[in-house]
Amino acid sequence: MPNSIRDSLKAGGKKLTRARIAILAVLEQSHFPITAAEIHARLIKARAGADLVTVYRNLAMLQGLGLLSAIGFHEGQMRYEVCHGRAHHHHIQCRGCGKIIDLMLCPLQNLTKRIEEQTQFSVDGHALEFFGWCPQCR
Amino acid sequence: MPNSIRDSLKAGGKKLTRARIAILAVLEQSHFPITAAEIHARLIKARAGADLVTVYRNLAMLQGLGLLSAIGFHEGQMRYEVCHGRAHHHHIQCRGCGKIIDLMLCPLQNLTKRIEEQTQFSVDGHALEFFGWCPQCR
DNA sequence: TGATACATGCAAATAAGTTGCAGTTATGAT
DNA sequence: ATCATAACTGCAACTTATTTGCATGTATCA
Repeated sequence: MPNSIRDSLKAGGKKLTRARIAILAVLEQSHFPITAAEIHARLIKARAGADLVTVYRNLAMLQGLGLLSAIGFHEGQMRYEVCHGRAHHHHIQCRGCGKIIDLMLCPLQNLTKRIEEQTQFSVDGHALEFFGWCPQCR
Repeated sequence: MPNSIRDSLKAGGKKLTRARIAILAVLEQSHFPITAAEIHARLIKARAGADLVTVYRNLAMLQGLGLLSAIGFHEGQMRYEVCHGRAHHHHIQCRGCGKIIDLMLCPLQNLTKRIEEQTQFSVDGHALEFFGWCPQCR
């Protein structure tokens, strides 16, 4: 686990527990955003079994610290990804097989001011996902 | 109900039932995307009560015909909006009070080709929502 | 007006995520 | 080292969103 994550946890008064370390390891090893149930399954497979409730509680806490981001692909469940230490980016998901890949781009950086003028909101975040068909499913 | 919606239903072999007409009326009258439960509540208030299951079934069907779009704001439930006959647009939601307003813009129109080259996917849709604080909650 | 494919309501099931509580553990101070 | 304590975990039960099965009802077209 990167020291910066360790530091964020400590700064938040959080402990480095066995379950938490294993959950973070699963998240860090995944190449795409994963669900709570998937994390739970990988923990069991890695003989680091933690309760699914513990997974949910850690996901909420890590989001609160800004280490994790939650992404919704309209699948009826959320997916989670480590955002700390990574460049801001988005994703595309295949409508056939569900495969998700990173898109290292964001076309929204210059838009905030325009939206703030237009709406009087202060804008502090956005969610952007693309959908389509991968080469195998097309 | 616009004739074009009537026509789409007919073309899909769907019937113009009392419940369906009432559900579509609620959707057309809403100024922002609403949830299944909200639709159900408004139906009851309008003395056009239809079962919540019927609401869900109609929402799924209308999405299938492309008349409705589903939007997720990470609230644990979906919201629905008539898209047929309206300009493509996005939304911003207040993190304080949950208020949603339309953003009549889309910064993504020229991006599809670039993503397709980059990923080999064929892109056929996207979801984009903004978050922030409205003037009252700021 | 009658056949029938499509729709509905009700009850029950499923699935994601949350909460309460009693027992466990990491951590920092002694 | 060990101790006190706040944080953490597991389990069971719960809540909430959404789906499914099935028997009955109804819009539509011939």
